[in-house]
Amino acid sequence: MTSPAEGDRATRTESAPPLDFIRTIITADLAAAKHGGRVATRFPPEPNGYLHIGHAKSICLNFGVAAEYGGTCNVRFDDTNPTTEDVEYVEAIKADVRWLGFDWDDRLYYASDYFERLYDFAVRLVERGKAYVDDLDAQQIRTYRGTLTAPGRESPHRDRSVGENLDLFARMRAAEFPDGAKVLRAKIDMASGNLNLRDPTLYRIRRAAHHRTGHDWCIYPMYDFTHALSDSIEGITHSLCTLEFEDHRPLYDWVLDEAEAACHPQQIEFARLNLSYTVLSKRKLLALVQQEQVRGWDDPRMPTLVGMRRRGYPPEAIRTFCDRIGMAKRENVVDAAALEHAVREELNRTAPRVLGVLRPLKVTIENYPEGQVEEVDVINNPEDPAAGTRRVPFSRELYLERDDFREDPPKKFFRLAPGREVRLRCAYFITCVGVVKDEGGNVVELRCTYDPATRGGSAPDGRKVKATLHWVSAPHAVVAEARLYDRLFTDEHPGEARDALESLNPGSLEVVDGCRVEPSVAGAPAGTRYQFERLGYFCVDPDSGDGRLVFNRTVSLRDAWAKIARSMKAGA
RNA sequence: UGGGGCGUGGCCAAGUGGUAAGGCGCGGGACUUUGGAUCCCGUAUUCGAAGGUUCGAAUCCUUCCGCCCCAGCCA
Repeated sequence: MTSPAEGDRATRTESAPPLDFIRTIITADLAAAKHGGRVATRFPPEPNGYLHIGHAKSICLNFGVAAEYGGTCNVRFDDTNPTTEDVEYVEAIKADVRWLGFDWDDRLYYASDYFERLYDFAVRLVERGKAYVDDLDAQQIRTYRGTLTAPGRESPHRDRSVGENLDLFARMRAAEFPDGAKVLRAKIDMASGNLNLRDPTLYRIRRAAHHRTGHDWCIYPMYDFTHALSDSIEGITHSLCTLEFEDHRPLYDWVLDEAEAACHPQQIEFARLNLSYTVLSKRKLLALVQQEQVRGWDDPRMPTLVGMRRRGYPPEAIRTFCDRIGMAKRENVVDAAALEHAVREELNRTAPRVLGVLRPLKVTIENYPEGQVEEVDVINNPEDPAAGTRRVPFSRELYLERDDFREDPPKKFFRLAPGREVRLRCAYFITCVGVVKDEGGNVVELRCTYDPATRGGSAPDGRKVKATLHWVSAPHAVVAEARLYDRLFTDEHPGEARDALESLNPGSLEVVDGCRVEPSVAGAPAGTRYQFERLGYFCVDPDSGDGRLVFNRTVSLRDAWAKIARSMKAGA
């Protein structure tokens, strides 16, 4: 016999990837008509920092699941700690989720909107004898809690009467006690092997301005209490969170049961994302910013979504990446190359090609008429014939990439060298006939000849060249600055190090001035993405403007020659 | 002799008793007006280890080993 779930799954096997363990559970729940056949998820960030690629995994999961099962996904700010949170972050988070490509419609919520209802739930717990007001201070509570291996001790205030607790809790709310003087605690089990169940704190007194409720409250609910009930209030069916909350699940369930909540969502935990050569802890990212190791949260080297956006990563690529890394409970460190692959894949499809030279080497075409300018047709995107061609000026004076010339070419170096003929992309074949050097012996200019019969880049006589180079007409070139990025850390697992900042890569940013780019890029707005042919993908940085052009290198192209050169060096 | 999780190739990850998907990476080749892209081919006799059950085990049982998380009035 085949259950509906199995049947449904069988129909997907050909096209769809296998279900991960979360989707397997949800599929089964749906088949069993659990939660009334509904699927409702939520993305619940605390507005105390910027979103990073790890959050993207969660966003893609929650919104993805909702979309796949015809359900809904809320965005809910878990804003119960006024001292760390700020509107700056809520706005940034909303912008990031939108940028990633997800839409919460009108399903935007704040835990702080539930403060009154949460308070009522707390009162209910007190009335049922399941919560009490404790006078112990933080230090004492820690002592009473016991240790990982030793049971805790009950607070001397644990057996106050319901009436006294009700009175005390009301007076906590009424600001009759100083900060820290009292807390509301759940009455569970001080001997539990799970420390989360040793009478966890539910409410603390904190006189602080909340970014949304101002000074309306001086008591604030804790995460475990708030999160479970917020999920319930919103009718969430599957509450997806990371592994470190596994130990909290019994408390999550306890709160919903004891508060007699009408809706009891199912918490499911998955492994958080780790990326090689990068750090994804809010604390460490904050340290990078504060110590000015980077230019800010949106520094293109940061794994934050604002950083990746500025770097030029397309949101589609991040979504593809999140889909591809899978979803499991196993501790993992995903290779940063997998992210870069997704970025290249997307950009290869979509980024218009452009000719630009990072480190210009002047070239004079001796047999090209002085003062003559012609426009050659250059392909905009070979992956997309519909993108057509554009006209790019060609003249007697050009710039080529310094790396594309070697006076003494090693074997397997196919590019320009004295006496050698190469193709200029979509233009002409040229042959190097002379090398001009300065007093120091440095090559400062190349003298070349061109073959007028090769216009467009192919020879009527059928002769071949082994290299095609990118070029820019010197008098027409636009000057630009390029910022080349490398991994921020040299350690593959900086997140595990005692001091991650110890392995910061000193070469993570290289600024190249005086780049020359074809004139069509002039005036491109910030965020515009291009492929500089043979070099990589570049994105106009917001520092551009007023005649200044700054490009971020999003990611380089794969470079077979670099690989050969490296292995030759290693072999030698 | 605290509690909760997790161990499949270099990195992710399917698989849940019928003889190891896929992706990234890596190596090789074809093609090429980007040494890009694309396309082929190769990349685990074995699933943390050892026993056991079975015609048959990554999947079931037993024992052992390793790794991660938890002692905020943070989330």
